[in-house]
Amino acid sequence: MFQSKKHNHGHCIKSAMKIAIDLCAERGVRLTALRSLVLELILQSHQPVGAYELLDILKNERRNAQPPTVYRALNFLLDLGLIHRIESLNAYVGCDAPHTNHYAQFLICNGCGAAAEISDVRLDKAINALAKDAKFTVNHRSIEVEGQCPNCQAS
Amino acid sequence: MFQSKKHNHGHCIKSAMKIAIDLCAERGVRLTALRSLVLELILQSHQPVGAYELLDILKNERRNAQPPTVYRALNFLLDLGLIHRIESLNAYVGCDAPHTNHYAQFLICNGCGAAAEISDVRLDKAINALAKDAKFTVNHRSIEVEGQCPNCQAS
DNA sequence: AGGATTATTGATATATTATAACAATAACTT
DNA sequence: AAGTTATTGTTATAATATATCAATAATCCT
Repeated sequence: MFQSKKHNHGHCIKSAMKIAIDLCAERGVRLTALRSLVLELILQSHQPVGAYELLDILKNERRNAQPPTVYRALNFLLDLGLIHRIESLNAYVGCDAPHTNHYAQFLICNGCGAAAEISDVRLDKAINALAKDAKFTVNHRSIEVEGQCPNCQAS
Repeated sequence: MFQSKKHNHGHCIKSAMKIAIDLCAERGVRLTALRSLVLELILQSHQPVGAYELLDILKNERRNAQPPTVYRALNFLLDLGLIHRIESLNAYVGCDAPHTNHYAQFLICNGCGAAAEISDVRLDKAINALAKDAKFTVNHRSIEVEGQCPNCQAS
C-alpha cells in the first residue's frame, strides 16, 4: 500500500537486497555488481523509474553506461521477479515481495506519482474465472489502476 | 470474445462507424474525414494496430500524413472511447461497445496477436472493492491479460 | 592450472513510439 | 464578411527500446 511517513527506507532496501541475493543463489544465476546496482537504484527511488532516468543515475558510478547496460539489467531483474514493469508508465518498480508467489497489481497515483503494489485475491480470482470462461490460458497479467491516492485526494 | 470465423467484418465496421457518427453528433464534436478514416483503418485491422503501422496505411490515402496526423486522430478517438489503447503493446483497437458505459479489459493472445475485449463485472467489482479498501479513487483502469487463446492452444 | 566454453558487459548504431511548436487552412459564430 | 476557434500541415526532436558485434570475465572440464 502507499508508504507511510515513518517507513524505514534504508532498512527496506537492505532487506530487499538480501532477498535478491538469496533468490539468485537459489536459482543459480549471478547478481553481478551491475545488476545489483541497478536493483538498488530502483529500490532507492521507491517510485516507478524510467530506464533513461535510471541510466542517468547509473552514469554517476559507471561513466560509460549505455542504454543496453540498463535494459539488460532490467530484463534480468524482471525475469526473476525482483522488479515489475509498469506498462502505462514505461517505468520500473521494485517488487514488494519477490520471494512470494503472487500476481502484482498496481494503484498508480496521478498526483504524487507513487505506485502501490497490491496483491488482491478477489481480483486474481476474478481473472482466473473469466479466463476459464473464455478458455484462455494466462501467461501474464498487467493490472494497472490509475487515480488519486488518499494523500493526494486531500489536496 | 475472440472472433468466430463467420464474423461479418464488413457489417461490424459499418455498424461501428454509425455508432461513432452518432456519438460525435451527441457530443458536439467533429468526426472529420481524417478521424473517420483513422477509425475505419483501426476497425478494419480487427487486431491491435501500432500508430506507425497505421500511419503507413494512412499514407496510401493521404500522401503527406505524418506522426502527429495519426496521433491527433488517435487521441481524439481515445477521448471519445471509440478506441482503446493497449499499453503492453503500444497499440490501438476499436472499442466493441463505445455507446455503452463499461470498463474494457483485454485478453491478448501471444499466439495470433488477437486482443479480445471483455467487460467482466466480477473483475470490475474486485477493483472497486480493493480501491475502496485502499481509499483510492479510480480514474482509469488498464487490465491486460496475456496468454493463449483457445485456437492457439490447439497448435 | 590451462584451455575451452558460456555468460556478461562494452560500444556503436539504429529502430520504435510519441510530442513540441508554429504555420496554414478550414469551420463555426455573430 | 470578419473575427474566432478547431483542425490539419510541416518540421524537428524527444523518449523508449533493441540489434549487433567485439571484448572481457566467469565457469567448466580434464
